[in-house]
Amino acid sequence: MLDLKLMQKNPEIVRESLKKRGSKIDVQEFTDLDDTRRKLIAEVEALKAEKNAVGPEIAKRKKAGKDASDLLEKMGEVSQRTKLLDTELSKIEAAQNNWMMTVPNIPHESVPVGASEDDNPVLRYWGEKPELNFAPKEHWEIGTALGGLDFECAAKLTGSRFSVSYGWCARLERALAQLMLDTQTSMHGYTEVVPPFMVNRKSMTGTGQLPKFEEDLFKLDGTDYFLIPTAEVPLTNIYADEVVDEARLPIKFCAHTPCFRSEAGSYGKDTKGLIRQHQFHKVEMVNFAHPDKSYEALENMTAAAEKILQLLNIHYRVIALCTGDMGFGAAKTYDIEVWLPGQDAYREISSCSNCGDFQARRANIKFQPADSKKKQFVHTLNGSGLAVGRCLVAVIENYQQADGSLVIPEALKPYMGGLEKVESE
RNA sequence: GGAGAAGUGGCCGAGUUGGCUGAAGGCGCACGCCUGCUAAGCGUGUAACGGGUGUUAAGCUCGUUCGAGAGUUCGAAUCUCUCCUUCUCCGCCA
Repeated sequence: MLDLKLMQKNPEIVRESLKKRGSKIDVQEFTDLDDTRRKLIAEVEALKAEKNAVGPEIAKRKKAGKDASDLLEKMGEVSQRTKLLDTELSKIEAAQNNWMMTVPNIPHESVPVGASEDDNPVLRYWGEKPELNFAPKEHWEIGTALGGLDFECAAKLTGSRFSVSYGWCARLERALAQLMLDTQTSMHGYTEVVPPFMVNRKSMTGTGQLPKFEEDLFKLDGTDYFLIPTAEVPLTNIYADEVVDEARLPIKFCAHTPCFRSEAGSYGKDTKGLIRQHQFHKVEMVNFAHPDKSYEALENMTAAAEKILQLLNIHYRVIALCTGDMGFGAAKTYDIEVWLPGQDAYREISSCSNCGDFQARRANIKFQPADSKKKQFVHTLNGSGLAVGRCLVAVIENYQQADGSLVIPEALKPYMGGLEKVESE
């Protein structure tokens, strides 16, 4: 959520930022609602002030046994009028609040302006594409052939966009998650968390998934609980409605959780394999940072995510998302795209964002500065470190051999119980 | 799932014949004073959000907030209803 004061005093800044994002939201709607709201407040509060002033007089007269019927009658009218205006006011406030909740964050000044993903600049490459002297296969071919992946069984158990993995593949996924958690906790100072995998509406609203993107979520029937689409939601909301001491910043959490996404509107996209599933595992990183240090923190977080691919020795590139491609709550986002030889393409494997105070304002997350009484909103950041399922894809496609076998990357061997290579039986 | 109890300010805790209680008292914290000593004492202060005014300041002023929401009433922390959460006991279960 944007700052109300900014909306009121500098609507042109908001208008500009929405334009850069390619949004059609009209700031004038807000201004009109706000004017009406303020007029109503002035009127209602005048009535309430009168009520508060006359109340004690009624009490005094009653105690003294005097007649107060004239005041009672008058206050009856005031009360009625107040109720009427209060109802109207809460309608306006609801409309205004709803408007505010659907406005995306303002992009940071360093974010490249652009209309779509085609305008995202590549910032750097790491490593090189592997030179294969054979035609590389896609991960689902290899995984299925080696007995590790079964999509038909998953379709039987549940439906499309699910998978079952067995043996080496199941363990490889676990190994990847282990490597990621161990790296983020021991090398990068993250505290490991096991949060709930389902959260309530308030949490989803705090991080920005709701109210706008409900169709992307799985909701548990008969409850107000949603399956998390990312651990960003529970991790960030850990400090909802809290005030932390400045000295504790930055606070860094990571968690390995399943993620559930309805993938509404992605019909026909990545229908095969593990790339786009309704359920996948991800190691997520969340930072609560001081406003002065959040952009530095974003660089650190991105580097922490990159570290995993470096340990696995897999080629990737980092891109900056342009204004037209950034997510709802982000002020700035870096995507890490891993090289997939089977697909002959770079695919997103991590997305690291600084949300500024956007989520902190929604979720009410503040810190107490040491040298001032005024509490301030923290900045929140989130990033995948990494998406485990897609990382599994990357390992399978990058470590495939000409004979159809699969070599286990050096960094994963400690987690694989001595397994060095997967071969067909 | 069944039966009870409770939810007040940073914390503890008064307040249930409705008005003078944003809310006593204590603790904690901040500042000051005193004290020749790692303590004690004394004093003052100590919520958030919103409206108006104002230099997107301070200040002043008004309003709202006693788990959430709705109701009764001229007026509710105090009465009624619904919901949420926590705790205790019983049952069930990994």
